[in-house]
Amino acid sequence: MFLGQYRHNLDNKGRLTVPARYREMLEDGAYITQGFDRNLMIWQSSAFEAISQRVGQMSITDPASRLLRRLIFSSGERAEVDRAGRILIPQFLRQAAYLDGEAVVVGVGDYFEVWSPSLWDEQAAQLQDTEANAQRFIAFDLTSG
Amino acid sequence: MFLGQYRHNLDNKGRLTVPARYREMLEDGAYITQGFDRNLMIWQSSAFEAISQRVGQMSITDPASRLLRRLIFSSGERAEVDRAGRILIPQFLRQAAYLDGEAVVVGVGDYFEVWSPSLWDEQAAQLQDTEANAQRFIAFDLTSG
DNA sequence: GTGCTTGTGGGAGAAAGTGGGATAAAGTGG
DNA sequence: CCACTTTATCCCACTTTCTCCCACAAGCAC
Repeated sequence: MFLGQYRHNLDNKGRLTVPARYREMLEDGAYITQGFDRNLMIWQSSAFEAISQRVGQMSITDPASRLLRRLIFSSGERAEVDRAGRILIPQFLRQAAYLDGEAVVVGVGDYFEVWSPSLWDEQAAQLQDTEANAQRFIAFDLTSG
Repeated sequence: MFLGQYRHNLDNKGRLTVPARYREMLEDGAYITQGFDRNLMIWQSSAFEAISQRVGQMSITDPASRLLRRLIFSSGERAEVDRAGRILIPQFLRQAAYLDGEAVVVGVGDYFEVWSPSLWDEQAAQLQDTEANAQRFIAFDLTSG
């Protein structure tokens, strides 16, 4: 499970150091996709392949499923962790998430996210807003049982 | 699996460089067809043969399926990857997808698409619409579990 | 301090993308 | 059937980008 947050540099070749605690889970390689909030999502192979299989089974004659295909696959890239524990993030994905120089790495369970520091700060501010959160989460039925 | 996006030149002979990561999958040759969105679709031989078989089984008495047949087969071309990793795109297909000078190559899983840059930009803008994406995902219930 | 892990940077060689010339094949008209 | 034009194929060469590898600094444990 991916937990915690880290602030790492992105060097000028576009490489991001994966937190040491995450590396074991990426031994079989990883997939990078664009996230929904101007960020990136990084998946272990098995998790991404499960999603891609479901999308791949959709009919190509349906316009909506063609869009979904493009959303998932065109923003996706396979990546391997190099000997120094880094993954290379392609330029088009760096652009999509406004990454330059440094990045915030955030564990969110099944996958982890990569944010530009300024966009993450906005996000973090939202998370600190106790009042608003109380309202947002009210609908979720969250028990430990 | 075809992933990611690339911007490549189309030289004045109509040749398109296939992204290096895709080449291995096209070793047995490829099929090019006109897409459904003013683009081109490029298939691995085995995938196209599966599609063509399914289209071939459709009733010839149904007008819509006759149209689909014509679209798939009349626009279909077989292509081989040359030693420099390129495929030749016939002129009528270049026209059909408004290709001239440069092209955007987009991986969508089982096949990849070729777009004119301006039409792809429109498409990409749609894909960046966070609100709409949330709706699309809800409709398909695409959780990783 | 010493030894290890983690995060970071850069250089050399290999591969990718691009362009063009020469030869072969296909289509057109007399 | 032959000449001619056009299109396609093959091959080589160049430039840029990427990938692999090594090296170093900082932090932590012992």
